[in-house]
Amino acid sequence: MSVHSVNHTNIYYQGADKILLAVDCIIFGFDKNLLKLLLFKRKVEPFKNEWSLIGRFIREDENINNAAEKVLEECTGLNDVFLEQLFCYGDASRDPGGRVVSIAYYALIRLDEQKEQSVEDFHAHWFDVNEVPELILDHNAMIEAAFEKLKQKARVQPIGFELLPEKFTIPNLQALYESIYQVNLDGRNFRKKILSMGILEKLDEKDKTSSKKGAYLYKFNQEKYENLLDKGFGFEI
Amino acid sequence: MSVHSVNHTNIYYQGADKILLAVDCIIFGFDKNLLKLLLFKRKVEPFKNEWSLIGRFIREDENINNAAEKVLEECTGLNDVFLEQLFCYGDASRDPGGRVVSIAYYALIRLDEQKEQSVEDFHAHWFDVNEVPELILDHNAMIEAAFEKLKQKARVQPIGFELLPEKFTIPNLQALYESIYQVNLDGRNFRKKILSMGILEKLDEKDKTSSKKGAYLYKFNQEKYENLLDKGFGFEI
DNA sequence: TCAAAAGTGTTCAAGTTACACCCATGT
DNA sequence: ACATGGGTGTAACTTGAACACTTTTGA
Repeated sequence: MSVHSVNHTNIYYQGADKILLAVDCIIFGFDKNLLKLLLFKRKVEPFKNEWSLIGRFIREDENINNAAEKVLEECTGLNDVFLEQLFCYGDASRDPGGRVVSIAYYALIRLDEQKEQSVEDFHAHWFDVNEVPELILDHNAMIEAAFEKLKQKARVQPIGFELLPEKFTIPNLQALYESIYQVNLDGRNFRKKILSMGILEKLDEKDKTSSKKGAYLYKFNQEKYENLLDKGFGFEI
Repeated sequence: MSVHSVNHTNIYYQGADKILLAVDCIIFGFDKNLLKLLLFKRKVEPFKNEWSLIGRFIREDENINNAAEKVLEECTGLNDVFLEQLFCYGDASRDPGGRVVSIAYYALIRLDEQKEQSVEDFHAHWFDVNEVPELILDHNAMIEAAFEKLKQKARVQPIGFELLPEKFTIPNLQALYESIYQVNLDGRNFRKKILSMGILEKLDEKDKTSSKKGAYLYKFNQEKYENLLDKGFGFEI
């Protein structure tokens, strides 16, 4: 990997310890009204073939955010998706394979856009968020933290839409929030609240995959949302 | 510094780049009803003698949290204070002195407990949060992020008390929240709300430093707070 | 006696929660 | 014709916001 390194002079900071730095990605998806996580069979020792998050070491010349974006793109084929730093895990003994500090990122992706191919290449599998297997190192803790963060953030920012296809029904959206908050919501109140914000655009199209009557499809309208933000509106659900 | 290094074998991860890792601490205090930040004159090149956060490199054998605790203790004489990881800054070019990834921590300390001595030894100064000078590297951005986080977190967790002396008055507490949220609050509503939570203990003692009449002192009651948490109570202000 | 901060209740508007029935349609 | 999920309104309650005067006491 070090063939990529820029030769930083480091004339000032000689003598300080250098440490292996990694990124690990917690990847959320939403499918068949269930919240999912993408996990991988680890390809290297130690812990080869055990379930784990996907990640790799950061190169010396690489922004940490770019490293996370590249990891995500390599394993899902997607770029330009929601990806945010979560937390930095740095206990000296967290990895018996060596002293590695890991920066965890979490991503929200649209499962319908994802390339099946990439998932298979990486021996990956989508797990229900409530059926995550035992993972290597502190990866289960990372997932816990990411899920907590998602719960908090989804309440005050319209990031739920990052997990849905461009067109979705109100019952889809409700099921998404139910699986994020792990509660049941009242259909009438939910609909009233989300529609009253004025950030959804109703289409003249119905989705009949889950009922005979069919449910109207909606789109999230980013411009309307940003206009409202400017006027001091605060998303909350 | 590397005299402290454990000789990690790293038999698995050879070939990956190693990177300098640092911690930087954003230290909040509250004095004379103003929210303050502790800043330092940098002692090393590059940027020697410019204002900066306090920080140092992480050693190979050191938990990142411990490193932050030690930095805080060295410069304030305090341990066992509120200290939490904020964010990891890792653009490849953020520091012209070398490739350094920095993990920012923010701390809330009680100014009345702080040892004056330590502050002077470190050429430190307490700045009003609205009068922060230009700092080196991305330290101004770190402070912005920490202040944002404080605003969010103070709303839903009783961390404000970490900034106040053990005994404080309701007007003190109100002034603290006013300087965190940067707004004026209604005295009656504030008092009503905070007292109705049942987490403050009224003492038979008055503080007369800021008025002739004097204001009753209160203490935060951690046990009551935890009992309420168990019952599903949510702090919010 | 007066200046300066501490302390105290009520009203109104807005938002949240709870709750039950009809609709449309494919089988 | 019936089973299935989609869609609709109202009333009770809770919460947050606005607002003015009295109390205490050191100087």
